Amino acid sequence: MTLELPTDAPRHCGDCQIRHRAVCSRCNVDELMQLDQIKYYRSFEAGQTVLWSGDQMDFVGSVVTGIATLTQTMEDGRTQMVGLLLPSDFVGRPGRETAPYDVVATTDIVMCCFRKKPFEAMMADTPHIAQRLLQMTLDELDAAREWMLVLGRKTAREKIASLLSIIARRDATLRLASLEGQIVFDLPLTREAMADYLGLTLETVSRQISALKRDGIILLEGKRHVTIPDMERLMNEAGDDADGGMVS
Amino acid sequence: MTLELPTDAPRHCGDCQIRHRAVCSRCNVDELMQLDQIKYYRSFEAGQTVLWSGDQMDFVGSVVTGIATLTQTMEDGRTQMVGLLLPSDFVGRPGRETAPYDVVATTDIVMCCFRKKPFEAMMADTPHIAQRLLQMTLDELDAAREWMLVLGRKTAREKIASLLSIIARRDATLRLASLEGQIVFDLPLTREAMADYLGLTLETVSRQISALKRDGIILLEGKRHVTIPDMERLMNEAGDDADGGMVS
DNA sequence: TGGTTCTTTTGATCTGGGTCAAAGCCCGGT
DNA sequence: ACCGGGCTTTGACCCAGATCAAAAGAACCA
Repeated sequence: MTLELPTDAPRHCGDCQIRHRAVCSRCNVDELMQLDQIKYYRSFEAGQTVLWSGDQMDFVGSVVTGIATLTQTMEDGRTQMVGLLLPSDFVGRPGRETAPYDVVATTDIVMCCFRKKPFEAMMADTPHIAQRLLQMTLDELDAAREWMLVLGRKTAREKIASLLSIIARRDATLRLASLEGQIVFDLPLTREAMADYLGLTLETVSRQISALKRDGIILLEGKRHVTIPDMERLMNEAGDDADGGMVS
Repeated sequence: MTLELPTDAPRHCGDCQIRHRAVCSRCNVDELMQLDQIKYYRSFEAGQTVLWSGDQMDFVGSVVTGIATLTQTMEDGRTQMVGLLLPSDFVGRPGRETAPYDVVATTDIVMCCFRKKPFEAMMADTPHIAQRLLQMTLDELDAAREWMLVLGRKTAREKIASLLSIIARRDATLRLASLEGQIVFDLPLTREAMADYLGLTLETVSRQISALKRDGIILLEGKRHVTIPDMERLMNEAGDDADGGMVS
């Protein structure tokens, strides 16, 4: 399961093609890599579980290619996705021994891992990396809180619209084109994964996507290929009218 | 609005009576306080808004006494609580200029604040504080993710039971007694606030509390004073059977 | 090329929780 | 003691989304 990255795989830093969202700006991960022999790559197939809830978590790492999800599951099988990992996103919980949720590969993925002990020690030595990690974690916390509003208060249609605009906005690596406001991308998730993300059933997801298509908010080719002709209109459907928020 | 803390108020650190959950173990906030004239206290009345979404956020701080909530609101008035701040919890978003949500005092509160700029600069100088802050943020992230499972997948009854056990478990400062497994506390939230927490309506909250009372899961005196005769049973109702999680 | 399995769509029906409405309850003020 | 305004409870009704069921695509393999 631990293996060397094929030489033609995208490099993580420096002259890499991967967008780095957080840890790796200009480029802290490079520093990590200089330090060590503690870095290694792991790859997983689509559907494979990287980490079970409760597992020993002896590494931290970031996603190089592909998409993974964090999910929590109840004994009766109800599951809720609690995080979505795109390339450059971070996995791991410094300061906790076991994983609090499952990490599952949604597509084939490659992760760049670091053994945990050295990582944490090093964090003390290199405060700017700790700061950057803090930054990233705060971003994730903000995202989680937005998500909570979606889960707690939005209708099914608004939830779908929210998810689509999140993917369209955030996931630049998946975006294929963006001509005169049109946004085109392939959905990285099955209907079931979308349902797990949004706290819905897959049937409801399917119905609402059909409805958005019928109403011309989105265009679909096949099941996954999405075109958004008018981002404004989609965001309207999502219920978050672009409103900076004034002091009243 | 900025004022000196009355001299008989609980001290923040050292010989203080306040439980410190994160930043302040042995006791980093003391170091902050040594540095400066940048510390000051603010107090707010119950119901008062500390910070509006979109406001300039020129300070960070922790709650000394009382309870505050973080809430997000949609234009049509739907609101979702996204965080609950108990004494020692942290407010503020290093690295972001404006607040992403409202901070509202639920009870009268006193906050210990630090002007933001010096705080951030100092964080670079004192990496162990940055680490601790990271720790705390990661804890909050975990809590947010648990909360997402509650919001997305639990029934109204399970949601209420979850909230009650969270309060019972987490909030030691509110706990009045814990005799032979019995837990007694006063609810720090109105029915409406509970509804905002759980993504329900206040009517449903009321109904479910009545139902739990009828079924003997909880005892109520007045509207706020709760006794939990059997914590096991409550956690059962919450749907999270204490299950460490084994590798399968 | 046909079978097998997984994903997605669509339909029919049911139900948990929302909505609307009306009382109680409690506390504080006069 | 009375009144007024927040909370809270309870009831009646309704609907968005869950559940159950079936069939249509798509992908994969033999």
